[in-house]
Amino acid sequence: MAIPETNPPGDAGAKPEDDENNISSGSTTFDWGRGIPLRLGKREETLARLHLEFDEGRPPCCDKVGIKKGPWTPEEDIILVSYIQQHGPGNWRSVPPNTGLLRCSKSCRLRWTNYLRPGIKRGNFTPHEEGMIIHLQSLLGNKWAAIASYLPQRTDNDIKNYWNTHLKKKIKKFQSALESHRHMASNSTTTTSYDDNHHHQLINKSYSSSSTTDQKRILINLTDQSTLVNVSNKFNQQLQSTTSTSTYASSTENISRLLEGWMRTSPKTTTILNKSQQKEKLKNQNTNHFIPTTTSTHPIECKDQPNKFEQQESCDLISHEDFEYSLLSFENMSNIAWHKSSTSDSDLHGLTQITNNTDEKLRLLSDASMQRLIENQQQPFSLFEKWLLDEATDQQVQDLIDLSSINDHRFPANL
DNA sequence: AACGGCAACAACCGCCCCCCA
DNA sequence: GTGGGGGGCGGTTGTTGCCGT
Repeated sequence: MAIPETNPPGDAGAKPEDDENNISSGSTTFDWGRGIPLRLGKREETLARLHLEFDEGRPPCCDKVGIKKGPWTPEEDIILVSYIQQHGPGNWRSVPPNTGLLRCSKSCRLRWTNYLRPGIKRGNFTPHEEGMIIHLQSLLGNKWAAIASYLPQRTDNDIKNYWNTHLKKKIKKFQSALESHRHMASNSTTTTSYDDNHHHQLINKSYSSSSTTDQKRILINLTDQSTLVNVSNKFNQQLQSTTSTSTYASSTENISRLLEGWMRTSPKTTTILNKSQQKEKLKNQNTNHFIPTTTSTHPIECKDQPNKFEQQESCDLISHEDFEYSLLSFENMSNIAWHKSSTSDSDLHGLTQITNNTDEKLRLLSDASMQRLIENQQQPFSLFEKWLLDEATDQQVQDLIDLSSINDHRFPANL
């Protein structure tokens, strides 16, 4: 059970397991495993009363005076979830005064978005997810929300933290090891430093600095960088196998489970749309029962009955099948992205003929990525890019995938 | 057992953009 | 056209637990 993550660190005594999945909240018993209380208990009433007292001459919501900070308590979570269950997410400014929570509206929104909303997967990242993050980060940079849109069950905050605490170090170690290896192989090799913000820029840099005299050296660098980038092949393969074997079982067992049946994250809307696209999509989907969101990190409410989330067939919690569909969509969108582009199949054929070396492919990859970022923002990889990525050897790909298994034996910290 | 360093992560802060009046 | 408010996003901080000494 992942509920403990909703508890503040060090608040072990409040863990639901300690009370057989039940947390007593005033007169309302909170069943962490099955349901959610809709009535406010004594504690909530007290909070509301306190808030009313505080409300006299109350400064703006996010004014620091009187605003509680720090970890959220289970009781606060209950209040927030109960309120959102009744009124739906959004209009966050009205949440604190209406619930009695002594939190600023932004804090409420973040708590909901990052931890309480349904469909959030928590816990360890799979190698597949790691691969996706590494690759997407290489293409998008630190656009965590955009990256999160490709991982429907992960939040941008989660991905960001995981990147900062795990992946960045792993990649740094990996690159250090590569550089060390290269240094041993050739003393004349120029090293490049890893820029966690845009290692795709290194590709551009390497390319732009390419000259006939430096071609060999640059090719070495590009090959190393391609190792980072070429993870896409591997995770695309994994993606295929994942979708066919239904192994992507959600471990979402946090408080959002309690809201099962009233919300969903449409896998069909995981592609980030620009504002005009969103509007258009809203128009088109007005006949449907839910509103698409800009990113998967944001909840979708039933449009026809915004205040009644439960037992909505069309608004149920994202299912495993939905998520698998989203992964399939990832592949499909790749095709769409390609076909949408102005480049035709014949163009691809022509490119295939003119680009048979790695650095040229990577240059095109970089160009294609940047072009797509400019034009399409967060479109997934096109077939073109996947083709470009095909250059890496299996060993290179495997090396990168094995980043997750890097340990200190292989890459001592003092490298 | 006590202490210090470090890792992990939840949450906050501040900037920015978009929408609407 | 413009200013204010709401909300989104990325960077950073604070807290806690773990681990080694």
